[in-house]
Amino acid sequence: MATIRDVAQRAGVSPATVSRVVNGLVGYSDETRARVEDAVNALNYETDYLARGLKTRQTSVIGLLAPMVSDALASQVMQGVEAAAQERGYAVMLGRTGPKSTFIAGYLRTLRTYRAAGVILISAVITPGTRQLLGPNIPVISVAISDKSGSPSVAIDDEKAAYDATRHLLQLGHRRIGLLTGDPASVYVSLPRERGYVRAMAEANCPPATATGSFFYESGAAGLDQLLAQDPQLTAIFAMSDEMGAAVVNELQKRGRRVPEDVSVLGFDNTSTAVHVHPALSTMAQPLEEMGRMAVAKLLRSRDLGPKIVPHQLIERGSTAPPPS
Amino acid sequence: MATIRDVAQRAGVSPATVSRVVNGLVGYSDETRARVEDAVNALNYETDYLARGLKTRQTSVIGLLAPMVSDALASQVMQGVEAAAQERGYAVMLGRTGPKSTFIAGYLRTLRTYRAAGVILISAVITPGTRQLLGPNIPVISVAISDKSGSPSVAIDDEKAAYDATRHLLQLGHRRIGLLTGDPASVYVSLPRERGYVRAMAEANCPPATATGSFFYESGAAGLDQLLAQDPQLTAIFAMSDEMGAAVVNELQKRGRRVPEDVSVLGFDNTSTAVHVHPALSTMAQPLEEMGRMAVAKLLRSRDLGPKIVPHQLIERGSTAPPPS
DNA sequence: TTGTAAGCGTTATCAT
DNA sequence: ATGATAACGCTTACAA
Repeated sequence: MATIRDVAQRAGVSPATVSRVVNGLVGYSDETRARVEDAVNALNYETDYLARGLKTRQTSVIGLLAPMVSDALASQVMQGVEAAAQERGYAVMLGRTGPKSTFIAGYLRTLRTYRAAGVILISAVITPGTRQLLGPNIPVISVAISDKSGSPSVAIDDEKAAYDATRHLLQLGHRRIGLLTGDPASVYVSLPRERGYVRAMAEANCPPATATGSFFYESGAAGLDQLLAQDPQLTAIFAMSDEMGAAVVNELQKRGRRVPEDVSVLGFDNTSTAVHVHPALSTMAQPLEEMGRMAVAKLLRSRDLGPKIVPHQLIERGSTAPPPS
Repeated sequence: MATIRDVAQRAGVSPATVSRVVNGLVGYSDETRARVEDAVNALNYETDYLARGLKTRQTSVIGLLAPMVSDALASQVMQGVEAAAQERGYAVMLGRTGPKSTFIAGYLRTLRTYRAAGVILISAVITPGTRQLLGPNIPVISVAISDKSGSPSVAIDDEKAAYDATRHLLQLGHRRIGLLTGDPASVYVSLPRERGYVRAMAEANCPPATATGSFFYESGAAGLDQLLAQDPQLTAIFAMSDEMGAAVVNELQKRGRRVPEDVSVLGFDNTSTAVHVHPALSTMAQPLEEMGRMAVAKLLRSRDLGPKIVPHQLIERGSTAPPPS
């Protein structure tokens, strides 16, 4: 592998000049530039990122921490992050934030010693510990979680989104609407959404009915049971994830209830899972891929701090309709 | 951030000695080691990976190239890769191999200048170009694709898996079995599977019926149409991906055919999609996460070259049954 | 416009 | 068992 010195020698200039040309700085004649470029091509020279990073104390690496690597929501955000990073010439270093926060500590340390340009947290909040581990020079941003602390973030307004979703069902004519929540440990997502639902129901003078889920498909069937036990006449179910929504659709049909003729089901997120059931799930969409893209843009624009709220949007597909009369 | 010199000074030894104890080499007394460790803790010293990499010409980074970042199959392999890498102290750099192979070229170059320890290709084959871009010192391995060139890889035997899957349907009593293929451009996956299906059908003296899909959900409905046009009496459909299998299940039910009473559906891969439909898909499973783990183990064991075939396994769920009598 | 030289933080070689 | 020293390949004052 050719080094900057090899190029310099071949072009008959100093390494400093080669560096200037390669990095597009000023201070050389056109003729010199041409000679350098020729040498670069001839030798197939490529900047050594390690050496550059060591000197400049910064690399073009973005750290990306996702809750589980295989998770429909995280995958779509990752897609956006990866695309935006690639466009800007950044590489993405992937880590997962398991239930154990020790994992994330280790990853953050690695990212710091690699002098990452910044880190993106999917569905995780920026804690003082996170900030400390990263040191003062590496910016962090969280995506898809409404952290009210004022840290940099890109997310929808979860309370409002759930409120709007519930209103949609209400406007369709439903009055007996059950809510299937996500993991209650998810304080920054599940709770605000629940508040939005409760508010909309209260405004419409409808009694709320709530069951506790986990966001995962597996929790859908039991959640439906809980809900039906509270009110067997429910005409609509609002699930806080498409996975749970899909489970409810399947389970309902298994029990001989038609969707949406007998009961409507509304999901959340608009992941690919929403279209993998029949009827396809109506859902409260988050622009996940776009959120991933925005996160890298915001992260790299060092003066763009604070939270960014992106619009949610209700997508109607086949799983919602007016209630039976 | 404390450097190795700071630690050396505080412990009253030379940087070389600190390096030795930090890296667990030999050549220091117990007493020295204790002093160094104290200093390391006191100063919160952490090795600078950039500097180390520059010197040793190797970093603990594994490159991971996936076809699309959000793709159920790739996600599960990634999960395994990430976990195994983390356990061994490696970081994972993520890239995507779009339809444009220019993407992959850029990524490979980046990986080389970061002096990656190796790279893993998901669902992509190792071409001479790949090898050349990476240089002689970085090993590559491909996962989930049966490249017959003898390059390092971890995959199932696709021909045999499809043969076994078809045999399973045959043994259930089906004779009119349609095949929904993946993208025919996928020479190393779709073709061998098709051969396996054809062989099993021929052995059983059953006429084959084939439709061309794309592996994606969206191609399932049209594929079903094609198949039914060829033989309206099909009692089983074998789809080369769970996504297409799920689409077929949904579409069949939409048309008033029961699954599995009227027609059986068999998927492929055993991704999470398989359990997101009702009835849940029976499927020919690949141990995707395990394959990801094995890929990193094999990659890092530099003398472990060549292809590794892992076992496939048929998983029966609700979408397959004997044909109607 | 161009070159010289001093690091960045580590590891490896060679002494002692 | 330990230390001095020279790289690794680059960028960046500072000179010229």
